[in-house]
Amino acid sequence: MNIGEIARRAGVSRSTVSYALSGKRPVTEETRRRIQAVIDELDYRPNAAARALKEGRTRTLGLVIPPASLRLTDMQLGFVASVVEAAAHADLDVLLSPSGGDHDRSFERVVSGRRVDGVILMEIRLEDARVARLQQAGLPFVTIGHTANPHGTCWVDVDYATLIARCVHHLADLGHRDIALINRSAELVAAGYGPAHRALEGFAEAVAQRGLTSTALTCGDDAPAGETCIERLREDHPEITAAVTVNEAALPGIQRGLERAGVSVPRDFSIAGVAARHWAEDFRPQLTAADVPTLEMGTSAVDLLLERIAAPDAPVRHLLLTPPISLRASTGPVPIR
Amino acid sequence: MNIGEIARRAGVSRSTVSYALSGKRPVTEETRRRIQAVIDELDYRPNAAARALKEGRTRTLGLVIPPASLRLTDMQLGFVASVVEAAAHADLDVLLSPSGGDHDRSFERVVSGRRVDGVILMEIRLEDARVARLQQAGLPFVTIGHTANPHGTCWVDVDYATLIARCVHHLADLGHRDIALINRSAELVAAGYGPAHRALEGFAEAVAQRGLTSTALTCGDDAPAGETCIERLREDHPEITAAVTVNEAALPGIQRGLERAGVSVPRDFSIAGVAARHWAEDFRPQLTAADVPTLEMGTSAVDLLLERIAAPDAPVRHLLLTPPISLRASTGPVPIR
DNA sequence: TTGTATGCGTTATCAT
DNA sequence: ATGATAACGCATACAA
Repeated sequence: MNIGEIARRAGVSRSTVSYALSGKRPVTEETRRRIQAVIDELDYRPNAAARALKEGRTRTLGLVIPPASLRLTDMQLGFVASVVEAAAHADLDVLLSPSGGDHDRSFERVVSGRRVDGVILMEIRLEDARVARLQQAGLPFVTIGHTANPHGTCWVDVDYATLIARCVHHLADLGHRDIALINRSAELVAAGYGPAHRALEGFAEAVAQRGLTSTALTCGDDAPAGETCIERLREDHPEITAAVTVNEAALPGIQRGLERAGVSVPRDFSIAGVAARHWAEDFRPQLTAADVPTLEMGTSAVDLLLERIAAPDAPVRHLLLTPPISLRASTGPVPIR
Repeated sequence: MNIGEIARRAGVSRSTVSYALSGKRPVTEETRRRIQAVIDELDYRPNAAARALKEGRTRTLGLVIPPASLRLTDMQLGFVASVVEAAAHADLDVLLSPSGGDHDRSFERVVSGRRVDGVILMEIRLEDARVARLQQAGLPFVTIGHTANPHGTCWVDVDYATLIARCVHHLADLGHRDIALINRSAELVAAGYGPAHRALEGFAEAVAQRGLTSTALTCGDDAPAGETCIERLREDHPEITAAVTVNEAALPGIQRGLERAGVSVPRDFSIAGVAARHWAEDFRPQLTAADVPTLEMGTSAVDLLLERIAAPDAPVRHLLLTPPISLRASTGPVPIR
């Protein structure tokens, strides 16, 4: 079914049908109704490809996700969900591109086939080839997370450094003097994954400020790794009385490891961190943590992207969020020796 | 950048460029190289919209997911990941459509705007308006899960009835005579969600066959609901010594509830079910369960869909998977009273 | 082996 | 207020 057929049946020209639909020029109520009747009857919808070709825009956003074979974390999933939601709200569709390596077919299709009006990139590395590629292609984009040199790009991120620092200060205030950081996986750190590096920065700075002794560990992004990590921590650093973490996926394992070691939280050991609310609330006892506002971040990313598409030459904007730390039940005064 | 510009710079006609790219007719090696040089230099890629308009296909698949605001379950996420992966492997892009209600804008855009060559539908209800809509629109589609009347549609599903029945038989073999089913949420049951209904069927049939006494409970799809459910179960039915479940998201809560009640698994209580491997292995002790093969299902769904797109009039095909039950550590002989 | 011409379905410009 | 027509970028039937 195409617009010509509608026009024929309604006894008008194609342009009249087009204008009746868009309202961009006045159409007699009478003919408008006749056209609408035909459209309803035949269930006509403009062909998206033809419209995209003519208008030069696709009404579609690209969302670049980590390679699908890797299990997405809850946080990543939260971004996907909120981006899709926000896009749907603006009557935009979302094209998914699983892209990991630097020269990815799907990514290239999206970028250079002009299949989308703009792109949202997540899981940004400090040095990220995809960012460079998008800049070169001149395609509007917004990143969730930011690169080492963030001034030229449009992004939204959580201030991991500040949040982890706040957690450290909170624990120091409670009297803890020996604190561990349970970071993301060694692979992510090696790959220059921003949140892992910034968490470490914030940790180091706060620890130095307060004159604490500390140790920083990497930990795989899953429950078994969390359990192992706690075992190692208890063994190698028995003096440690508190930990901060940005590794939400390890939390169930951390909990299990502490339970198995007979460590009571927060009586014997305190823990705080940054995690999606879901993970924090499922922790036992519930985790004192800054809740990553995935919904707000995804929504903001779409908003920023739409602005950028509308005005590609406007100065870039950033959004660095510092959500409050929700005081729950996993932190308490340092145990008396 | 368009094909005409490439042709101009290479000193050939547009069709020659097109044929050089598609290989659908011979092109002298010399001119082919000259064209390729220009293409490489300008980083040209055919415009997807123009190609879609001309060819009548978009090289894009639609994936209809539950409304993004609801948190996707691990299993749903597994489907999304494997579908995206399989599609990427076939050089196809995936357009996401979050669709819950019956008249959804995003869904309608995808279906009637011809934005995709075919659709994969998940979270199927026994009666599903979206299935009817797709049939009416004549758009090829495959469902993950199947409706009450599955003969006219192409689908891939797990045989929940058989799997749950097998779990019941396994427990009966171990001497259990009083068994509970922990089903999905009451809302899903009320909405006619297939897996919930088929689990109940299989449960009822096996229980009847073995002459067991039983009770069937619904339980919200999250940890707290699982905990509550176990409390209720222990209180109302203290005689129950085993449970089967299809509610993976409730597993952490079920585990916590059993621990809090001082119930040792499998010494005092056995539990088995159907769950993504991840959930089964994170359960303590590890859960005896049929592992839902999300990867295989997503891949198969894409395969079926591609077949269907290639031959829309071929007879429909189904895939009803019955993965083996992995014997882990959560089931044991009935406790002696 | 290569070039020319046409049409895919829309929207926008120009003319009426 | 409406109609005719061009143009978007590509693929292909047809011509040379």
